[in-house]
Amino acid sequence: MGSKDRILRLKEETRINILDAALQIVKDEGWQALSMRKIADVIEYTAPIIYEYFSSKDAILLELTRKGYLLLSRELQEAKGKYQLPAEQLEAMWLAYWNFAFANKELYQLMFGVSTNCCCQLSNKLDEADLPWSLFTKVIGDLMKIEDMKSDVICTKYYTFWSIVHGLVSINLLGRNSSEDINRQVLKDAITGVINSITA
Amino acid sequence: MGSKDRILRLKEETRINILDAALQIVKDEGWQALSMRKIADVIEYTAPIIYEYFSSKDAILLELTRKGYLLLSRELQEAKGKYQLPAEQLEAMWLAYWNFAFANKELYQLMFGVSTNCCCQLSNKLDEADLPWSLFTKVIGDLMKIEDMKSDVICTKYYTFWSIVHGLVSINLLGRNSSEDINRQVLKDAITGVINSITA
DNA sequence: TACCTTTGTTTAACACTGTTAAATAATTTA
DNA sequence: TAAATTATTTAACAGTGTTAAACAAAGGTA
Repeated sequence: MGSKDRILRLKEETRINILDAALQIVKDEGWQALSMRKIADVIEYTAPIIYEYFSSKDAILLELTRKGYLLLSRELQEAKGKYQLPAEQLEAMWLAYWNFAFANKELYQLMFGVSTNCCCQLSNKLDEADLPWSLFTKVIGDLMKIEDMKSDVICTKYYTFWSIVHGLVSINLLGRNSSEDINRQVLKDAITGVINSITA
Repeated sequence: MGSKDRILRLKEETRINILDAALQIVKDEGWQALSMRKIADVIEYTAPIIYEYFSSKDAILLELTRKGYLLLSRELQEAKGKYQLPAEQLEAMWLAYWNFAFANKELYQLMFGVSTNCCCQLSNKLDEADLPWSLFTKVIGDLMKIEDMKSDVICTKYYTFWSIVHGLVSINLLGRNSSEDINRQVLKDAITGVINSITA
């Protein structure tokens, strides 16, 4: 009875097709363009068929998230394998993490909730968005005793600060609750660390 | 002709009411629950009225974003005002930033694209999500010569790494393009910095 | 082959979304 | 009071995720 197997294989194939189609649509047109009917179009079925394979749209996204984590893990492992010393391994791994994020931008957004959701493009052109930036760079300039506010050095330091604080914030907002203590610790350590690296 | 003024004042008031209603709905039911008709319900009008005040839903979000930046800026300025030394000012400001994020979670999400959008709650319960974590903590444990993988020290270091890398990644994914050079610089600096702080 | 049952697939519908045009109600102006 | 202007709503469009019912195709059994 190989026919049963053949059918199972076909079913597995359209399951994969659904996931592939979803990701392709997102890559081509962005997250907000993803719809069940569009997926159905690509796999040349009608929308309700998808519910034979996934219980909801969220289930599809969850499966893509899972694939994302597996892919990331593979690349981390591979990066680690290239070195012997832990310090070197660690650096290579974070670089691999970095590269994964940009090579698989859509998956990364899904996994870690970085949304170009609503009006993030717009808010780039928002004058008010520059206010915090100018406040910070001014003080950093004071600290470094540099006049030129747009100096690359200030910019770099600012990004270092911002990255670590924003990273910590968003990790927490997304509900990956590490303990309150650890957060405070990380925050304080990081801030004083960067400040020291400036004044030293 | 004070009646014109009165009408203008009323119009300004419903404009504010719309923004308030939107934010309240989001605070109560989350971003995904926000709809024009729901806003209309709260301000006791029908949906099309809103388009007399805002050209689109995105325009409402943009206005909220603007308010968010202004509020954040105010608090940064206030924090700065409490100290004289730049180093102290800087620390106070980043702490204010941190506090703003959690006190105004919804606004922060809007401003910086931290979405609890799709399946971020779900992905917490995803086994695969622990894979990268265990890979990293293992190496950090090696580096620190600590056996106990769940040690708080390792956890702290891991969060420090993750925060800065994730922060830098998401800032870039959201299109706040700083130059490629600066990014690489920040990334390398930060990683080696934390590694040094471990081995030292 | 003929029938019945199971499986696969589609059509139609529901309740919702943002948004717009037309119709109606209220108010101001002449 | 009548006309004109403004305020507000109703109805509609095209889209969304999702479900139930209708239909088509295949398989098994007699």
